[in-house]
Amino acid sequence: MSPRPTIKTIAKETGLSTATVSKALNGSPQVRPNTRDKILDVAKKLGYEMNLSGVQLRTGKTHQIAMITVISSPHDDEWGGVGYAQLVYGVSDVLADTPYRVVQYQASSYDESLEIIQRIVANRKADGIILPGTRARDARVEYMQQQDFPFVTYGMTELERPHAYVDTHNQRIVSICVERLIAKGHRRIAMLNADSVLMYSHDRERAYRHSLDAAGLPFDPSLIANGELTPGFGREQFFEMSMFDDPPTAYFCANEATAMGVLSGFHVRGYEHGRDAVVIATDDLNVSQYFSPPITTCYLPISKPSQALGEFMLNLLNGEAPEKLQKLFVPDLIERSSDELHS
Amino acid sequence: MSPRPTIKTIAKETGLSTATVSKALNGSPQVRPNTRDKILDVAKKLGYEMNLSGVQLRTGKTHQIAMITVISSPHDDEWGGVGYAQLVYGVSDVLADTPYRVVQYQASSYDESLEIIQRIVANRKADGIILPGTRARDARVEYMQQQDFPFVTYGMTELERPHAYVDTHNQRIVSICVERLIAKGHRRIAMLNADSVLMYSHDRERAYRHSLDAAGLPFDPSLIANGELTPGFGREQFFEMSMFDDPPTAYFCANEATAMGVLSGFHVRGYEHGRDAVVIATDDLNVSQYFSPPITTCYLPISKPSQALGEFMLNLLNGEAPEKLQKLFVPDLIERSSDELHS
DNA sequence: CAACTTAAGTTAAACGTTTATATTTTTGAC
DNA sequence: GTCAAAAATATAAACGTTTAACTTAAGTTG
Repeated sequence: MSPRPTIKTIAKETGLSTATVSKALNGSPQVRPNTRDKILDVAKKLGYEMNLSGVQLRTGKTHQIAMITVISSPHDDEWGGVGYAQLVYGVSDVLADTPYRVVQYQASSYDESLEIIQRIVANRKADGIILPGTRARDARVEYMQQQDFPFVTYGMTELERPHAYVDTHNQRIVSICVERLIAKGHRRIAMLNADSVLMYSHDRERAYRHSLDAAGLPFDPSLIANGELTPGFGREQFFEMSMFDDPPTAYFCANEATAMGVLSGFHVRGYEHGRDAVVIATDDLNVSQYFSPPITTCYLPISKPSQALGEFMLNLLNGEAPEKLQKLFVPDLIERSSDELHS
Repeated sequence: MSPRPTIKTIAKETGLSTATVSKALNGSPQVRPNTRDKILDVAKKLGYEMNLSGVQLRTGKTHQIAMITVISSPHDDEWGGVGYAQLVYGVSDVLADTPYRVVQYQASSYDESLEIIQRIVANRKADGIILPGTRARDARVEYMQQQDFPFVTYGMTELERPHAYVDTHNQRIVSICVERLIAKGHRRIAMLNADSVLMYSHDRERAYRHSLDAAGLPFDPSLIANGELTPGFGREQFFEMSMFDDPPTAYFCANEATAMGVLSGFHVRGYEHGRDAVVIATDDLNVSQYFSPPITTCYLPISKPSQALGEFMLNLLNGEAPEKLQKLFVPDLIERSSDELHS
């Protein structure tokens, strides 16, 4: 087998110099259309594909997009709903027709993820970073801004300087769900929320309190639980809260996995959905329709924000301004039960 | 900010040549321990980190491990159980302390995945490939073998030439589950299985027939369904099979998502688990414990095979023989219901 | 101590690209 | 047909690394 062709091979074949070949392949206007076509023909004939390390060495472009995920090890094997794993699909789908590839970087803590990002940026190990799971004042975001490194977050921040992000419209979700529950007569609404350091968790709690205020309902902090959004978390929280003197009649869960845990708790304790309490949730997978019983959810297919992340990244690399690359997705409310308590 | 240090910087700082620096950093025995230490000291002091594209250009080593995933687009947003997404975690966990990174390659079909692999191999875009979802006579595997390219599959094949693989012990799983069901008195056992082109699906069907034979039970092809292992698939198959004149009393599902779909079907049709029929499944996430009701499963945490994939890949890159790198994981049976039909 | 071996370094070339600078060719005006 | 300007192409250096081939110094041997 012949060694893989380089621009040198093409140069030899066409009788031109490597410089001209390089320019032609990059669509430089300073090569005659005539010769450009000849070069492209030969390139195609030889099955030429550019050597990325050559390019990288010369230009610094790595053609890699780093995808950061923070995984707290103890829950390795627990289902965390969609998790961030599915996020990668949409991104690499969008990047498929480009020379860019998604590279996985894994951290076991926030601090470690900051270190990883610092190394990626300092050593130019990637051309851009995609960062899910933002905090309100996220040091990682601040660092990347300061270094003028291209990045898109999944989740907003409260930092002054704008940056590219994709997020779900958390306030909207919460007001839709909580106001629906209030309208159905619920007065004690539990909120099973993500770790409180996360921006979206914070956002949702604020919206939750706002909706209660607007309805003139008191806020009871014991009805809010923060934690890793697994089925186990949902079930435990249900076990606790259902023992209150004045237990909640509705459980608003931040994801489908937690909702499943609450329903599991219902089953264990002999609760009946719609009689003793109801569950409502956010769902990225539309999997709640298969719960027993199916529950009402705010549904946003994960592929949408995921693809937006990829598109925004490409835009950034094309030089677009980060502040123009911000998008909030509004999920659809999918009613599957009345969510009204009957006796 | 000073530009990032290279071996040249270190050479200048220590008064040695770049060649010596390079050798020292790579632990070559032809550099005196004394000078090696000096070089390493300076390297650490400068925060030196090798430039991978330089290495790659010179040696051809990309330090990238390609992870191939085939995603049939229509089911983008459906929960497919653990999917292959979680697989990446274990792999990149093992690779974290090495210079290797996991790069995502996505195909929308088997044929496309073959093309992608051919391009990766032909253009040396990665040092190794991890391929989940094997077929019995997998052309992709044959191609990589023929090209002597390092790879590990998740799933066995029926090819003559041995290769590195990790898999669950499918025959064992099936015999455990099916024989248990038979012992509990079930005679009509449905099997909701993956697409029949997949090796493990094939393996499981063979084991299923074997277990029936051994018990002297007849094989009824209409009790076997193949498809994408989503909740939707599980529910539809339940709807169909439950309408048979002689419907199954047990549903053996190839993953947790499908099992959930069947349970959802139970709920819709008013079936009661343990009275009208039972469900049993394979589960990588242990999520079945939160189903309503919790069901008996064969459980293998996905992190185990996932990490083995990463370790095998490293071994392969260290020159170990593929035929030594084969592992079958045997899941644990976790009993959560009697699985006996009561009336 | 001459002759040879070994050890520890150095030099220089190479990997595949891009790009500043230099050179050649073409074009257009007269 | 000449000449200058513009356009097209060529030359050569550089990116960071490794490694074959070479040099020099230090042992070793008889």
